[in-house]
Amino acid sequence: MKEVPRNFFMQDVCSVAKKLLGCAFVRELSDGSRLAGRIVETEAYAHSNDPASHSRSGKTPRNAVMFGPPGHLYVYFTYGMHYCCNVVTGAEGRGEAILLRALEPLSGIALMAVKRYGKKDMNAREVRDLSRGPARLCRAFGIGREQNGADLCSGEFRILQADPAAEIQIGCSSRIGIREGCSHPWRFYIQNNPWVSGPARNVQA
DNA sequence: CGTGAGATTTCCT
DNA sequence: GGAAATCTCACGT
Repeated sequence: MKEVPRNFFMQDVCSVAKKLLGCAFVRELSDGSRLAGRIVETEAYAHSNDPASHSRSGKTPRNAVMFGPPGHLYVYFTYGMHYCCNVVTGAEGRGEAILLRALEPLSGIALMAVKRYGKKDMNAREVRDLSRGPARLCRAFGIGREQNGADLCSGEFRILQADPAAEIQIGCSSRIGIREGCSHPWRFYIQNNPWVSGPARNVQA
């Protein structure tokens, strides 16, 4: 698999959210170990006219990375406990990003288990929940405040292009966990993939 | 596997 | 002050 180029992130935020499905999200730790997961669920957050987006009221210290150049990680802390990880898209200054909601573990699974549960061995439920959900995948990948602003085209984090031969069926629904902006069907997921969080609601391409 | 309470930062009204 | 792009734990099935 090949890395996606910088201009991949310059496209419309919903287009990128769909194209990210099937791509691999990779972190190479400084000690040489490698964590990888297949992206199976995303949500798009637009720059304007989107009351659910963190960028809705302009730039703040927390969301500054969203307004920066595309292809970087926007990591935020929420509910007093959890981190969530986004990919910045669109031209600098727009404030668009895609929330990574779920990954299918590919490699470094034992290391993810240690980061998330503090142990190597998992029961069936722990395996299922390893990276199914935005805050869970952050824990499995060791993503926190320090990773906010990390570049996806250099350094520890990379996104590898999806295998074009692997045909996937994309479903979409309204976004999860928000009260406003529910009318936008901007949650995208790979249909019938067991690693997708939550129910498959309004199924359509 | 479903349900429901609790944890507790950041930002806006 | 109050809600938020959520999860864990406890307990019932």
